[in-house]
Amino acid sequence: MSTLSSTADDILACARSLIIAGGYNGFSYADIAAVVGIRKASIHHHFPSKVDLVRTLVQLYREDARAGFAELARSAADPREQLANYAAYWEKCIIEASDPFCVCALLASELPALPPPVAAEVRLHFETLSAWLTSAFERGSASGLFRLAGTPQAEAETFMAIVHGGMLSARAQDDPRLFGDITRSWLNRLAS
Amino acid sequence: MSTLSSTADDILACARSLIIAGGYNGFSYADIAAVVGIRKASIHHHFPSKVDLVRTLVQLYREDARAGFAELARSAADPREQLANYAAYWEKCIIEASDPFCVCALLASELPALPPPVAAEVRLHFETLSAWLTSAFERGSASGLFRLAGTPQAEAETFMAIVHGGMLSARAQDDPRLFGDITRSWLNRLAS
DNA sequence: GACGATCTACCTACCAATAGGTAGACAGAG
DNA sequence: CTCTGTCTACCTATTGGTAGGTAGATCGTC
Repeated sequence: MSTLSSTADDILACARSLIIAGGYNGFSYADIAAVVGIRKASIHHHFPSKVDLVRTLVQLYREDARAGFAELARSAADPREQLANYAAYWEKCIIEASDPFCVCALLASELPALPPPVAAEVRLHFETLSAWLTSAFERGSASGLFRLAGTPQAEAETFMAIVHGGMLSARAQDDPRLFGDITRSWLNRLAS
Repeated sequence: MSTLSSTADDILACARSLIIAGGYNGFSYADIAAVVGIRKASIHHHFPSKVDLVRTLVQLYREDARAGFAELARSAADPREQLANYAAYWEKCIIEASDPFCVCALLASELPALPPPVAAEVRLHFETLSAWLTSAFERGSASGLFRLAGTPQAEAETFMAIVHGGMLSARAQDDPRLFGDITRSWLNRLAS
């Protein structure tokens, strides 16, 4: 049970999809108002400023991501399978177009222009993601499952780049399948 | 020699660095006017609308890119070295912070919110890049230089994802070295 | 159970600043 | 004289944000 009213949830969900489409400066309170069916001013009741709104949005996103990592860890004993499940999760989001881009990846691309409170939150997501991926590669390496080309750290960074670059390619080339093709082919190479 | 006046060049250069920082909606004519030292209205003399400005910008970027690919093809006989030079070019741009992100990669991330004429131009860049990379992998594979995991097409897509994802990671983690680490480690795996 | 007090979520009606864009004057160069 | 590049001055729409008000739910207190 969330502590947020359903309207606040609606606003967040709407803002999220608008950010995924066009970034921080790609939407306005008026856009949200039109979709949610509320007046512009009412949004300020829930989120005093745009920075508040987006900071909250990213904080919740990070919470969900952390919960997702815990879920993935439970989803399989094999870290390779965990990574495959992670990629499969995004593949599904992209193919169904339900959530075709990582909010933080999109915001990160415009980091220099982001209000500092939002920028800080976005950077934290990358830390969390990098740490989780690194731990997965460490476990895979220690158990002899992976044939790593470098340190677990380096492999994690490579995989992260593949994932975010794959999202971009799928979008730019208007081919949702591309993401899965790219991530799967890379993960297949890991098998030792 | 360009057919554009030096002021037009200044405007384009300024717009470019502003786009690299914050995307299409991350800058205004007023921002450019302040930097170039000209009045807002004067920009409209050179570029009637913002769409004109950015479309022209991306067109010139694509020309430069195509010239760059030709240059890379001349830079080495070995396609692996050509790819390494391509990555090294971006590594330099990122470390020197002279041009720390690909304009088209940034614009592609906000593709759904881009004015259609700009969006079309951005997509064309991805086609060009994908085609050039594919040809490099084809040549490398045909000459027995590479040990490819998949088709040259697929390898090209993977490399492109690595490059764009690497740019994003370098930015998000505020670590310019990251880009080179990621791309180099992947290219090293190619050696057969 | 009735009373006012407070709180929540929304509203209308504003605001100053900024967005992209236009009209027309003017100075200098060919 | 004309053409290019710039200017001042202006326009309309939109931006994020505020002020003040209101209907209705919830509260403690008697």
